[in-house]
Amino acid sequence: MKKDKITIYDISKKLNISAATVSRALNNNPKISEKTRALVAKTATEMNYKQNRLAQALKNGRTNNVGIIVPYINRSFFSSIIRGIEEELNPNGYHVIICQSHEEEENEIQQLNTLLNTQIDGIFMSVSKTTQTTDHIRKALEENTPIVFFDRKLEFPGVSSVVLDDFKAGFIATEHLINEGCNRIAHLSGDINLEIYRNRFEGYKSALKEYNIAYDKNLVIQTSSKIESGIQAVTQLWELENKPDAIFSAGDYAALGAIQELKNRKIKIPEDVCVVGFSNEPFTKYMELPITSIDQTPQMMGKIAAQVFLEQVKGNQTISIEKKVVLAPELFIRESSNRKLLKFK
Amino acid sequence: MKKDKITIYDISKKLNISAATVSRALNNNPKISEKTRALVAKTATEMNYKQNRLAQALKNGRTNNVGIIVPYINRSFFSSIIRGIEEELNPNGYHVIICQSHEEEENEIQQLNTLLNTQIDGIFMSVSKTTQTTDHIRKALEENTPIVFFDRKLEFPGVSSVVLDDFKAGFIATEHLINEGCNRIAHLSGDINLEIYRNRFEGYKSALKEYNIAYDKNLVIQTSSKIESGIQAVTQLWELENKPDAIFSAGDYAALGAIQELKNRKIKIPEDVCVVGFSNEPFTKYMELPITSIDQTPQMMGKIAAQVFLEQVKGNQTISIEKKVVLAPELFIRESSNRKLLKFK
DNA sequence: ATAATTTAAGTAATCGATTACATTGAGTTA
DNA sequence: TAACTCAATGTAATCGATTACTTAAATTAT
Repeated sequence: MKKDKITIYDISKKLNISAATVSRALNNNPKISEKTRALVAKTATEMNYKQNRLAQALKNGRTNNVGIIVPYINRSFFSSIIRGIEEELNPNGYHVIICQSHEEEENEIQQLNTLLNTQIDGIFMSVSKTTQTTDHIRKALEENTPIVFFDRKLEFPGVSSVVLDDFKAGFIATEHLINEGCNRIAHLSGDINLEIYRNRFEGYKSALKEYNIAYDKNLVIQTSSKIESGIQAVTQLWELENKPDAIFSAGDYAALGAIQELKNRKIKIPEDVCVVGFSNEPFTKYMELPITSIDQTPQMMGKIAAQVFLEQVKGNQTISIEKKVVLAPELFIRESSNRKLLKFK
Repeated sequence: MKKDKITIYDISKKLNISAATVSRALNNNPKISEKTRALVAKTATEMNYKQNRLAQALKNGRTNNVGIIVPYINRSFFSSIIRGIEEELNPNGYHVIICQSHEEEENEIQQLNTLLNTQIDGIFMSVSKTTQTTDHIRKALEENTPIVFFDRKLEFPGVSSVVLDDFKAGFIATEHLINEGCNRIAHLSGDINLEIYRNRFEGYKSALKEYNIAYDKNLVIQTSSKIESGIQAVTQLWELENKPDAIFSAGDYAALGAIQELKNRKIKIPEDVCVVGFSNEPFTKYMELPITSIDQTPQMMGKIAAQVFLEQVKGNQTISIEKKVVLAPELFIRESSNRKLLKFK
């Protein structure tokens, strides 16, 4: 059995005052005399009183818990975002409940419903790759539960989001390759149904155009974020007459697979082919041949998402603030695409 | 404003019965007639009734939330454990609240207190490296909050734990190096205040003894789980008269640093020196020179920790069951220590 | 000195679900 | 038919904190 917890009634009995007074004193209500407030505060500490957050939550309808839905928590990108959210919300008294969708729409719907039922004060989410419908999200919004999207967003009036400027990321990655002297740049795209991958692709095309390089659709291959997928892409690309001299992958794992296959074929990196990945996964910089990659500043993304949420709940509830934050990508140039470095060796 | 939520009173009003009856019907209380039960169930669905878990939790003292305290969530090892716990608990209606200690005792204490105050039903934790005192844990136990330790445990009567057999891990890692023909095996130890690192170290010594290799304390260097630490260790080791021909690191990051420094010194791996790491971090297998490592089956660890917890809360609360689970480590042999492989090349 | 106002605190309802105890009425037994 | 069961449901207290509304006492104003 749980040890008997101290309640405001215990304090009120001990001091011969009403529970209401105790409650008010603890909440620094100005109607309470300084003397009583101090006495209650002292007694509360002495008796080791701890406010029952359940009762409080039941009364005022706020739990100080928020939910986060991510595809997977053990991906560096997502766990860093979670860490960012947590570090911003914890000092504000919020706790974070984490759920995984495993990239399955069905799980996402179920997790969202459970969260709503658990009475969270808000939801942070990155939409699953397979999500086609939006009824579950509409339902959350109808219940007036604030949602903040990060990385993978959906468009709803009044709903805030924090995303990366994927277009720009695609642009600077491609531009960097062009600057390295490449002009047959292949693109390993992600699932084109997702906005983020579409934007990276568009950024790529835009850079080509800007530098007057003809766009060749044979150089674009849709991949999943898996190593095998990168291996297969290279296999396919190297069947072309006119082979690529660079690869810009929309994901680090596919980039890694591509590099493995290129090495397999004794193709030199970066001399023959330059490679750029996406996400700046920890492994990219640990490789013997460190991989150039786009950093999405995930921890910052989480931090900002949390700030947007706090702004929203602290402000006037009847006004809905929609805030679209777009973070700038950062290109980490490493050996897999750095030909200049070679000259110094 | 939140949309008005449907309560059992709304249902009771609609059906002209008491709220008690509605509650009982929804809970499948046998005292309720089948007819009423069915009617209530039907009406509840129609009205889109959702049980208020806060009210329920306040009444019966259980929230169906558990807390997890880990040093960092964005470490593959810990996030995989969390995933394991989650996947086991979610189907049982539990939700998981995650906190990070950042390896600071002070944070650990604070997080634990906040969790207790949040009325969680149990706590899963891996003790921070810097934790010296145990008052906070004793306090949780006094409040009868079940605790399950994983990986890094503390000894308390009645408290369960799920850990790796680190002694065995140290033993098989070292034995493997001996089998590869090494006999001056260095050990990059972790913080020796932590049981896990002591055990890995003991396993190492035990293997040396078993194979009649003299233990040389100059070959043991205490490192932190950082790359730089591994670089520094190699620098120090290579100042020795009699240099090592193998390195068993108690962490993958130190192993990675060691490998970087060895390559820097043009020392061949595994020909001249074999390297084994610990944790099987994702990057170990993606390297150009994949690193041999000990897998701690973290997801399994989380799964089992969750099972232990469920057993405990489902059983008779007045009996405390203490369960010590020790998982077997698995050695993934890769190129960094596989000399046999060379012959086939 | 008395009325008006302010201050400090108390009373009781409320949040939503659960449950010990009470009640009703149909059916059973002697 | 009176006494008794028992199934089905109702009443009201409870979990702990908050707060609208009241009240008592102290202070100020007239």
